[in-house]
Amino acid sequence: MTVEAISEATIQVLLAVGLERLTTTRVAGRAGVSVGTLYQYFPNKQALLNAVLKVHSIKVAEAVEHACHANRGAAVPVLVAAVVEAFVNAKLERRDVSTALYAAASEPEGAAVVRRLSKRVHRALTAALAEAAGATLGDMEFVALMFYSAMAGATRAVLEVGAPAKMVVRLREELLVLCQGYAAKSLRSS
Amino acid sequence: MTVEAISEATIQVLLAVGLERLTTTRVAGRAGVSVGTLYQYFPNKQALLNAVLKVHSIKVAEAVEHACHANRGAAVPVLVAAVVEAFVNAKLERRDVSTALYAAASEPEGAAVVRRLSKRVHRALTAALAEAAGATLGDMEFVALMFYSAMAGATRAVLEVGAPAKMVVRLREELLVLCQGYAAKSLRSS
Amino acid sequence: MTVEAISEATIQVLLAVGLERLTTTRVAGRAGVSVGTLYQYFPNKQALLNAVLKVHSIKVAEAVEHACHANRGAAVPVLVAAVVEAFVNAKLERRDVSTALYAAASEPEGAAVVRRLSKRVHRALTAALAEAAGATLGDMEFVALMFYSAMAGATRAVLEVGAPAKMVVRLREELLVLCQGYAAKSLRSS
Amino acid sequence: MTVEAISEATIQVLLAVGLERLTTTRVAGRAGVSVGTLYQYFPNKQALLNAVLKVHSIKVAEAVEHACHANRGAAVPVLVAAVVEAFVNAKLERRDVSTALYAAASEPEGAAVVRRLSKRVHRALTAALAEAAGATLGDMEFVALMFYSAMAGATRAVLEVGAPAKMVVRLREELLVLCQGYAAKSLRSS
DNA sequence: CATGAATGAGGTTTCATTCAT
DNA sequence: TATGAATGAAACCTCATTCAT
Repeated sequence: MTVEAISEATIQVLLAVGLERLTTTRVAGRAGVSVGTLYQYFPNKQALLNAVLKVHSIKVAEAVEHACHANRGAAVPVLVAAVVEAFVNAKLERRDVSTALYAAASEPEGAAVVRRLSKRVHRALTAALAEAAGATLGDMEFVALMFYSAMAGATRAVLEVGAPAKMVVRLREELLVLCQGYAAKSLRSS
Repeated sequence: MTVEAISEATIQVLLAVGLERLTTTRVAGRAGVSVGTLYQYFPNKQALLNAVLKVHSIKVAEAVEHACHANRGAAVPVLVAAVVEAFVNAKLERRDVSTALYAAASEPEGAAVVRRLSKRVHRALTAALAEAAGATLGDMEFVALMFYSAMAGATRAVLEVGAPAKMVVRLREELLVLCQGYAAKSLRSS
Repeated sequence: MTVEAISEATIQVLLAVGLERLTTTRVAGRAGVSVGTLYQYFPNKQALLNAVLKVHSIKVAEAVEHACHANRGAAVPVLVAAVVEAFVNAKLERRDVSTALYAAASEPEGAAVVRRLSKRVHRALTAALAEAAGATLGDMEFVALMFYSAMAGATRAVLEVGAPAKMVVRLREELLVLCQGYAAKSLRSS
Repeated sequence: MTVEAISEATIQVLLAVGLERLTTTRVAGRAGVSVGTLYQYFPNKQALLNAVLKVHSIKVAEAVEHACHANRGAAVPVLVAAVVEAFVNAKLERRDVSTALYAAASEPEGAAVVRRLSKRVHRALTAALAEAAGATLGDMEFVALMFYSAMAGATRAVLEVGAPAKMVVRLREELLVLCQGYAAKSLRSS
């Protein structure tokens, strides 16, 4: 419960003042506890950021993994649609969190957390593409990387621009066009 | 000349120890000058980082702008190919610089610098797409954003993963597939 | 019983991590109780250390006092031998405790505890020397101080060096030579 | 020069408030500089204490070593007298420093510093005793240890008691009696 | 112009102690 | 009586920035 409050406060502070000016005192204050309490649950500042980032990353990773599992053997466009849908939903469910954490993910340790979770997504995606109906064999690994990073990159750009709700609707549509188009072309030609 | 040495040192330090542990003294040391000298050329640390980031971002922006200008009125796939080529070349010319600066770009001020330059690219891209042969009218702005951010996102993912040279060759090819496919579909259907 | 466990834990922690890193929580943990319980038996950390130190110092003081009393009127060499024997036995009975407490004795309050007990020893020793058979009168106080502190100093040096059992046997013998020699010479000449 | 001021301030603070309450800020303040300056010359608090302790210990060690060298081949009582004289002089030259540093020497790192220097003294003393005129062979190492630690222990006791000048005069005399007596007896009987 | 010692605000972290359960 | 989460003062240490030389 206290942990939850501190995690939430971390997001709030991240959004309010940015990573550079996030201090443990500030986070504790916003969470309504003392610094000491914060340190009873997180060994240090870095660990706090990593934990928050990890929770979020896991949610996204699991959403995508679930979409992959649920669409094993489906046609490529169906799979791609499901993944895009799952990814965008996971990212948008708490748009503030997603936006705030881009900063935390840019530091070495944070990047490592993201990398670890990305690997999971990557594996799931590679496997799913390989088993999809109508997919010729190819360098599935690289295709999956391109697919995922293009999707993530475009989403990030839209979120960071502070796009209005309307734009977010278009994001889904365009992401579908982008990813389905790529998957179709790439899996045919390799 | 001194400015150049300091800028270069900034990149080196960024790569060696990361943004969090980059200090003005360390940068000055690596550049072979004293801190005092650094402060004679840059008013503060932030300005130093911004300057370095700006120089790099301008190079990328100008490369893309130039590709747009040089292909005014060309067919969409031709334009897209030129832009992808220009972007990847600009990013890879100094791969270390590109990689190092992702961190600097994640702070508020750095993000602002990037945003400003991205706007330029965005405008050029939007205009070029609008004038391209065979392009139906549509929400060119959004298409340009998706196109650019997917391309940048995928490139970033490949660079940050520390990809081998071989992978980088594939990046170009796949980026072409990705972007041309998207442009074709998106501009037809809108 | 709980007090005993906590006292013992204090020694263990002192030996394991040193005074600087001894914390009440750690002591409580090692004792198998909670911090709260510790504070029910000792008003604060200082008091805990003082108490442990005091118990040990009293043991040593009483051993020496007892040797003095038991040898009232004996010849000086006999008295000295008894005191040395008593002192070394008391210190070695729990060598770990003796070693651990040197640190606690170096802080102001700990030093005061030791000083107080040393006074007792000092008084007993001075009196015993004055009443010993064959002792000319002299500055018994100072002689007692030299005697005791040389003995204690040498013992400390041997203990802190982590000496092997063999060395400890020699300690007794040499201490006897040292102290008897000093007493003989000093009490004759003064 | 600044280093000197900081070292001196360390002694002062040690004497004024004790090791436990010695803080880097307090030391810097007393030295008339800012904390930052202190940290420009000493990497951390521990290093500061170690450095001060080391300087003092080296002085004492060198004094004793010098006495040993200057009396190679002399008779045992002469050697012993020279060593006692040198040791007491070195310790008393700055009585405040000697007294203050007992605390610093009780922490693990400080103890290590002292141990290292004590080894030097110990070696010099062992060698000198072995070469002294009229010394039968024996366990010189252990004799040297007893000699040195009894001398150091008694001196410490006198200093810590805050003895008046008069007492200090007696210290020299009694130390001579103590050490010469021990050396004579011990080297004859082994 | 260059230097680098000095500054000191401010951040991270620890830990003795309390008190509601 | 026992517990242990919460507290927050205070310690250590860093580093952007200045300025006398």
